[in-house]
Amino acid sequence: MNYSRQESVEKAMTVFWQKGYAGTGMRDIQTALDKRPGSIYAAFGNKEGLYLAALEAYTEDLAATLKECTLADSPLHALKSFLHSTLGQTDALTYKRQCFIFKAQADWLALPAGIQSALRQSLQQLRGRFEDIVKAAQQHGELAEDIVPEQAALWLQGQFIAIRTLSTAIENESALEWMLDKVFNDLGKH
Amino acid sequence: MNYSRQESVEKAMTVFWQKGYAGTGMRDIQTALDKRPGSIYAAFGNKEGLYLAALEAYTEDLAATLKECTLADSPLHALKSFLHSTLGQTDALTYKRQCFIFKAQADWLALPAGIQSALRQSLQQLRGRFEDIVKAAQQHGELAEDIVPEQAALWLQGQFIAIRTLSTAIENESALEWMLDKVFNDLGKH
DNA sequence: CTTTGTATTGAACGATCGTTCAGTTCGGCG
DNA sequence: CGCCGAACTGAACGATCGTTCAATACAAAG
Repeated sequence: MNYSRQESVEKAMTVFWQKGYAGTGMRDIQTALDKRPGSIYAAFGNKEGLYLAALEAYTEDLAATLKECTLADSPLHALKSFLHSTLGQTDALTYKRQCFIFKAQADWLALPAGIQSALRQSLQQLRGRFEDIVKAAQQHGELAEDIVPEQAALWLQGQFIAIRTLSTAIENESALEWMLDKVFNDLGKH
Repeated sequence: MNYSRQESVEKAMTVFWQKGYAGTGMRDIQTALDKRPGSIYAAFGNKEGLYLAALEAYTEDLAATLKECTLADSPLHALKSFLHSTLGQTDALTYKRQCFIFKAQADWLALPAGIQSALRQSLQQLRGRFEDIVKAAQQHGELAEDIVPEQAALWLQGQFIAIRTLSTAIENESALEWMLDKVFNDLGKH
């Protein structure tokens, strides 16, 4: 039951991730979950409820991954290799290159109000995790102390968007590697 | 006729820009253009045709703006102030902060094949205009000669995505200004 | 005024949308 | 076994989707 719920949420997340909120039909989801409408509505209320569950799961996952970076010996190196790993998704998994949340934000005005505020909340939460990584890097001497963690976190979030978005449209992998290096070079500069 | 066509394309672009391809219904467009379905389908064939017309218009507009930057006394300064101006859109115009093309790319897998290839083409074309700006900046001595224009253009395109996307989710304007400054500081660094 | 070709209208089509609900299945407890 | 509550089924609902087309309006030419 509860396990099955988590499994359902993950499958739904996959579909929403690929086709967006508006682009995803409940019948796509019924197929993906191999469940009939009644079951899904009994468990999640409606399409919005299911999407919110998927968004929460995604945010938790990503936040946990970023938290791991904070605890690593080299926080910045861990962050870099995580970002690098997202670019490696190929073929049927290329949809994972782009961030689920920013993908959603593209349809901003067409989304239910409940989803809009949930998206803002997720973004804020994840920015907090970036901030933790910056602070951890400073404590490990990887980053100068005069870097403002709040600014650096926002900037890092932006670089994630940039690289992950570009990676869906650019086939030149070495150019992306170069950008990745540049990000972690530029981070400590003024 | 032809003027009215251009006007129609612009209005359609506004709607697509706000609500995305899947999120926009033909009835939204009929309302925005104050035209009945028959007229629209006679002029553009179908929803995809209308979207392609809007995409083309957007690309042409943006390419022209970037071309102006190339011709300016200070290409980089011109580019910076253009990017700055896009962030200034408020209230009902906030949808303009995000790039029309990358907004579309979010729904990538849900889009008709014709739109997918048109999007790739637009991105490539605009990257070419960024490259022109970099080269012009080098000729004006604003940028070191050892910067590889192709790499710098891709990187600039990424920074545009980052800042414009963040600006739709961040209310802190001074933080965005700071990021904008950082972009043009980092551009020439290695 | 009539004719001709083009632009526009708006009702209507089948398909698909999100959602509902009466009926069925199923696991666990007495 | 008999019973209960929870989970699931699948047909069906009204609304909306993209699209079509016969009918109408209109501008220019004869």
